[in-house]
Amino acid sequence: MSVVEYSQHDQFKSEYLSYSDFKREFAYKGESLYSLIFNRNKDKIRISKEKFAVKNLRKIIDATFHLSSKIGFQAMSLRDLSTETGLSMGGLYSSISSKETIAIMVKDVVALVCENIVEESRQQQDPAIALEILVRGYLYASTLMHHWFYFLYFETRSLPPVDQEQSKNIELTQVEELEKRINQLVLKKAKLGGGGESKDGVDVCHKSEFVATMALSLIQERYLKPWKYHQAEKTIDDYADNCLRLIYRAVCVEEDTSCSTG
Amino acid sequence: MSVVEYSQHDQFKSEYLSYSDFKREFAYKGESLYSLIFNRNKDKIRISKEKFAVKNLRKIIDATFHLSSKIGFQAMSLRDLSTETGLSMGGLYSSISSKETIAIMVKDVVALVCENIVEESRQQQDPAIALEILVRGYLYASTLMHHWFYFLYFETRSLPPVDQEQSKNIELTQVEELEKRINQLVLKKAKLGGGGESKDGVDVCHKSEFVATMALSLIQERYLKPWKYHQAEKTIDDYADNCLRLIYRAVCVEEDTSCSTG
DNA sequence: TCATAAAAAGAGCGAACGTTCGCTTTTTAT
DNA sequence: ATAAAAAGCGAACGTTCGCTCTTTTTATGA
Repeated sequence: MSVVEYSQHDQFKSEYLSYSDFKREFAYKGESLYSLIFNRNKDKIRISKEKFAVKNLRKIIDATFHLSSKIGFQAMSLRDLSTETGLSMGGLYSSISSKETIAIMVKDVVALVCENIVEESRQQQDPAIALEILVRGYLYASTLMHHWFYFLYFETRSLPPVDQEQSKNIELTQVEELEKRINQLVLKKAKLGGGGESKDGVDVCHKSEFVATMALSLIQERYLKPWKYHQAEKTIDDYADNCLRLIYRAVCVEEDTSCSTG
Repeated sequence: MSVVEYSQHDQFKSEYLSYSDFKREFAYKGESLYSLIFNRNKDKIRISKEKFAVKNLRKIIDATFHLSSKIGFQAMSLRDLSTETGLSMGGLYSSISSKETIAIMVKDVVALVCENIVEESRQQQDPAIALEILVRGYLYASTLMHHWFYFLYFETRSLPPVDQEQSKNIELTQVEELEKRINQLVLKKAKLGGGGESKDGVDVCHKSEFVATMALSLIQERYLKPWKYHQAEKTIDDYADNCLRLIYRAVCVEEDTSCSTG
């Protein structure tokens, strides 16, 4: 399964990673997103007809994002949710099996989206391209699914222990993958004998671990502060550019040269 | 009121900003911290003798951090809190006037600590020193009061609207202050005609706004991911160094030269 | 030492919680 | 058109919530 169709291009170009293209190819949106949720959670959903389930799941999840972004998931009662969705108490419980089911479904979707990005990145040999897929992929996906990522970050503690663990692993994998690719960039530079790596015998570059941490922080910053980026879609390409530029600067690798690899 | 005694030194030196020194001079710790909370919240506390109030407040706040870091503040019941503190329901309510009082008290302390750091920074003319006070101040303070900062970040939505607003303003002030100082650094460099600010007529430096955002993200990263930095105290000086170095690198200002100002 | 005041205790309150279940309405298939 | 199946409804359940209030215990000082 492919989030966007990077892999069919031999010569990777940045233009394929613009937000508008990513958005067009993104699979997890609209009807098909809730259809996917329905099919992955049939055992927890009493409704059997997809048509009805999809309609209700969309209502329920949207309302959950709306309410819990204001007061938190725990503080949101199912009566609040009933009012917001227009469904009765019984109606709610035909689409979910418990309140916490909602949070688990959100976690599953975010995990799936993130796994896809990592897969896409791993298919690339060139660390520069792989890194760009990771950074832009996370940024673009978390912009498109802003509420989902935001919810999971703040409501991880509302999940059962097992799911909490899985939620933390998503982030762990992200930062590990970033670090791996950044490290490859640095090693490549060292082989080519690029300048800037030492000064009085001291390495003036930042460690890959620190840079990866910084990168992920910047990515998360974007979806964690909704009041700051309410026009997020319009500026997300620039933001991604800035993130990548800063990563290269931090490890003392010139971005322009590093991208020109076969 | 002064967090650390920077201002009495004419010639500012980085060594005064080590974590161990900061820790020693830090006012908000131990008995005096809870004494401060008691005195600022007398109207909400039924107990009149400071001795008893301080003892209970410490128990209550510590237990709140412990419980709500696992399941969240909303999910933590006062009976949980009663068990964890060893106090009865009545005992709890002689030290607090409601559950949300606890969250408000935490917010007040964090706000106070942050205001102090900003004040310290504002007393400095040199933007390099002011910036260092901000970055190290936030990092060191949030390491010393890790649970407090962590709690406020995740439980802001559990606060009444007015306090929620104030909590957001803390962060807003932090990033504004950072941006102001970073911008001063860039302007100073431009005046001196320092190199690196253009390439084919294009500015290759990052905007102050972006760099300030990055800086705050890095600072918050530290206290938001406790599972990552359980040995935080031992490496916090290095982390602060890295943050500052990255800020300078991002705005294309050499750290070494920029600090040698009268 | 004992009177007095403060602190701690914990049973109890009404309200609100998540969840269930018998019933009604709508959709689907014949 | 009509019977069967599915979806939707909302009152009611038992539990737990935040909080109060009277009683008991502890600390204080003449």
